[in-house]
Amino acid sequence: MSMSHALLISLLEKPSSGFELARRFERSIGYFWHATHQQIYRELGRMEAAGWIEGQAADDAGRTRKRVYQVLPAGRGELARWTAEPAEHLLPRDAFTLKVRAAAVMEELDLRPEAQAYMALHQARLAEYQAIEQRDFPELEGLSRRDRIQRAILQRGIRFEVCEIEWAQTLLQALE
Amino acid sequence: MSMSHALLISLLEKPSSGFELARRFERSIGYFWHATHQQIYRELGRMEAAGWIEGQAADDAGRTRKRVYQVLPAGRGELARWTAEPAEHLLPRDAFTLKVRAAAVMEELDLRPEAQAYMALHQARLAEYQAIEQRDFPELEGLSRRDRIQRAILQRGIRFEVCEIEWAQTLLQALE
DNA sequence: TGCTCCATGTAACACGTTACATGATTGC
DNA sequence: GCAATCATGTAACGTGTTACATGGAGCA
Repeated sequence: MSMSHALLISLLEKPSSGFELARRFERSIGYFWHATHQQIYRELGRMEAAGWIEGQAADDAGRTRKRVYQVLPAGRGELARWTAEPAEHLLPRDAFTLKVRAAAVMEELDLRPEAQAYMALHQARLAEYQAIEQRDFPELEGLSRRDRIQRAILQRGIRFEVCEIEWAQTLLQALE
Repeated sequence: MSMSHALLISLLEKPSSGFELARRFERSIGYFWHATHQQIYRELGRMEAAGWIEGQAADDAGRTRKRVYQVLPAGRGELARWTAEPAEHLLPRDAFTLKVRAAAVMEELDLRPEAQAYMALHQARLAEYQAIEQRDFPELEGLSRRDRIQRAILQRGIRFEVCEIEWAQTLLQALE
């Protein structure tokens, strides 16, 4: 599983506490990997036991239990190993397409309201991604390698939302 | 969970045994919902207990344990209920984008071989989908509602593979 | 004082994966 | 007779989800 690797990447970007990671998994990294705080704490415990990360009481901990984790060389090595490993590329499960297939086999179902909502959702996401692009990459020239890659990730989101919106229109026609 | 609904749809398309379902989940319906035979048998058992489906010894069972399941009215009702229910639309987890993000934060990683393989994979899938389209929908006129919807599902796959291929090219440029 | 947010955890359960077991049928 | 395939299942384990518990900090 890649939960641990998602956490290693987040911690390389910025050493953090479990709670801070949980918040980031609802935002940036959450765009392609989601996690609940329970999964995060469980995995942080395992990774610390494995020597991949190290946690220390945070500077601003006061009397709280707040601990900040950072990646150790073994964790960096594990991330490099995993990245080079050939992947499986299973198709993700998609409940909406399943519903469309249900509508194909059950004539009495009218999926048009759902399809409309689906299109609206992806239009909203597209707008969100485009706003991030404008904010983070106003200039296209002179980006560092890191920024070029970050921007490519964002472009993937944008491209896919456009696909979804166009497809939703095709679908709505088929549902008439 | 939608595992049970995926099975109901498959059984509406064609009453089947668990083994036949397992095979179909490696093909057609497997394009957007995968399952192992253990999940399938477990779920068939539950659905029969719930009165959604009914299993009977197959005509061609001989002395084997082969049982063919069909959907009961309660199962049809459940499928209709689920289809109309508002969905969550969580973003799917995507290990490859995670690897790209790892490459952004670890300069020493060269992800170009992986990115090349990724592009090749999606080119192969695109070819596969296009072959199915040619085979199943040679004529665009006069399709039934059911066929129009089936074709729309296929178009989604095609559209997405094109997206992936184009994106992989963007990514390869960013990785230079 | 009470409310909200920060921060970490336990417990129980559902879901998913892998390995293994069993036995009938089909074709060589 | 043997191997491959059809067909169904158990067991063990790991992952993911939900509910609940605990306590500090900041603020009105």
